[in-house]
Amino acid sequence: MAHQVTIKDIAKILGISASTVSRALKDHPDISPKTKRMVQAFAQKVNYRPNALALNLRRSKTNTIGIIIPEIVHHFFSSVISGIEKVAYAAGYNVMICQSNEDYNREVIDAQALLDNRVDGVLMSLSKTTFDHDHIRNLIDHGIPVVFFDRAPNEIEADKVFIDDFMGAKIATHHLIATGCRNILHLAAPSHLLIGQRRRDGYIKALEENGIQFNPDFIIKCDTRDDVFANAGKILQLANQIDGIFTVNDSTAIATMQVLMKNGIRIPEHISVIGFGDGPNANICYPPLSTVEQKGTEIGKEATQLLLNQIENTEDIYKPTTKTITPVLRIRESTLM
Amino acid sequence: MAHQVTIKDIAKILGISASTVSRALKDHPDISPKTKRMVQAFAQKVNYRPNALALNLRRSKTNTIGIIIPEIVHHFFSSVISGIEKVAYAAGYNVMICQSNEDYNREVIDAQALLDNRVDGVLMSLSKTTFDHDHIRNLIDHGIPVVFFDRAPNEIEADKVFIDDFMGAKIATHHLIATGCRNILHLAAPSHLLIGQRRRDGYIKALEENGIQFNPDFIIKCDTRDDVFANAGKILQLANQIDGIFTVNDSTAIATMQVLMKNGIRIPEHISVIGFGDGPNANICYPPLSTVEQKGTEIGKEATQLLLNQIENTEDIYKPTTKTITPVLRIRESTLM
DNA sequence: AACGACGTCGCAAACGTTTGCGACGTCGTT
DNA sequence: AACGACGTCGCAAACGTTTGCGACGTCGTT
Repeated sequence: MAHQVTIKDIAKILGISASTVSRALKDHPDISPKTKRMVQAFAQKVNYRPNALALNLRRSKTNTIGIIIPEIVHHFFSSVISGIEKVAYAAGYNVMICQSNEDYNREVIDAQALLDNRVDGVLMSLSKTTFDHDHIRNLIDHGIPVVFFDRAPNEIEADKVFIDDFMGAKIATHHLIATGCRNILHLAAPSHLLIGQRRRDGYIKALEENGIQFNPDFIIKCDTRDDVFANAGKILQLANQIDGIFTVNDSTAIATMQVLMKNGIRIPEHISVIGFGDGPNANICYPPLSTVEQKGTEIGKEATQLLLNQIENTEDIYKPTTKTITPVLRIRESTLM
Repeated sequence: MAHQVTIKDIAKILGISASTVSRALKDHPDISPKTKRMVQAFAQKVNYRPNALALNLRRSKTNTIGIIIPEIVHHFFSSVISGIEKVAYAAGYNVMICQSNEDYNREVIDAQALLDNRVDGVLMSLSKTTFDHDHIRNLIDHGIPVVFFDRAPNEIEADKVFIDDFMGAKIATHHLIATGCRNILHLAAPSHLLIGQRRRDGYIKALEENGIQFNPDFIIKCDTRDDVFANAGKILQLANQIDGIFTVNDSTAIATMQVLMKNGIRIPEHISVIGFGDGPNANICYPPLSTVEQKGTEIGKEATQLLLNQIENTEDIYKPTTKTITPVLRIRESTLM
């Protein structure tokens, strides 16, 4: 119940003014060595700690960065957070995390909450249900830098960091083709998300480069475990026409393998499956999943670095950049040799 | 770049005092209906939002709760966060998350940061390397309520919420015995963690209740995937003496299964394996893992509810309670029928 | 006509800092 | 002896709110 000791308390006890205490604590040249020693010793003794609330108000800077993500319980996002946390912490920033639950309305409220709390910057990945971006413009208009990762809107000029989705999808598809697949199904994310669009484009590009005719029937919108079970009928119906599947993420791939295997289809002998993401599941599922590595932690670090640059570099007008992280193929046992 | 409009701004433009604006905005009876209408209409027009920083300082209340967890990239902890976030949000609180990375020193710094930022309360789960609790007492001494979940110190009086580790371990071990196992290895967490201790005790209790002699050689300290690989030799050496394994968590169980299977041991025919946790991995690994369900989200919700009670109930002295959530057996294919 | 009640507002202080500016004393120089 | 330079400190305002208290006007009552 001990109330935190303040500069005023110290001043009163020591019989000097608060300004002198404040200056003594930060080694200001105006203060005599004797006073400094006295103040610093006393402050240490009573374990003085500046009140961050007062500091925040005074400098209107909170040393806090806000994060808005679709959901925390998701390996990719939690590893992004981990990366963010690491570099933010090293730079003396705290993080405030909001979860949109893939809900646009919640995302709007979150953005407002972060603005109300005057975070110094925002790191975000769009929810699947947001098509309007006024809440983001609102942040930017109020001078709060925003950088996106993974899921970013086309229409907003801002720093963005992605894995190279196009390239990743391309090398995944290439790998399927190189191991003999010719009729490749793609389980895709909605195309209003850049990532859905780009991974689909990479898939198509790989087909083209190998002279394989693109078949529009071979793309199904299906990007969650539940989606797979909902679409199981459709997928099984295609099963005898295809020899490979490229999915937009790992959990879709794993659920697909489970559905196929339960119906007597052998992987990779009958159908090869490759995912995208490389979470820990890829090592744990059966068979171990070939996939594309999408380094969440690295993305988080890069995004935070970009944000800090913007926060600390207030002078000139900022020119948005897009960082792209090159993905790597992880070949395991769900594809042929 | 538009600076946020303040009460002072409104007062100046409308030609009235800031106090009147403040009161008009919160419908104070002292203010005339005409003035209220004018102020409220104007505030709405310019999208006035109170500055949370100033409010925080004024009431020395931040409507923020701090979280300290060992690591975010872990299904159990991220689902706890998800639960916390849910009830905190509903009650108008933000969350500030710190990751100790299982490092005591970092945990101390995190606690200090949360204190500096005057969070209204702290939810935490101890790192594996903390044996000293002064940083926690410091929080409590300064009037910040703390509630623990999952990993809590014995020596501190505070609200705590656990799954019933003892019971969970007991029913898991019972299940192994009921399906025919007699020589059961336990891969355990360090016993200075309550959870390690309790799960071990539950294991021993189950043996006792079934008249099975407890063999101290059948407990190995081994509670991560990496630990399993490090201890692979020791485990394989025991393999022909045992017919069941109960592990302190799922990832240990899964890694163990992989090590055993790679060495030609069949699961569950030769050795049954049961875990603790029931993350998504349990469904994804091969064979699907029998385990004990440890509802992270529910734990997070309960813990937050306890914390909010404490925060809002400042009147009388608080009597710490411990909530215990009953676990449920999830039988899948890594144990016999 | 005088007084009290009430409605409506503004002043000022406060939360805990920081910082520009001026005040005061001492000392050395001319 | 007088003046300037410099060292050392405190006052006051500011960040954006809230709130106790008092001020002022109007109206109704006796």
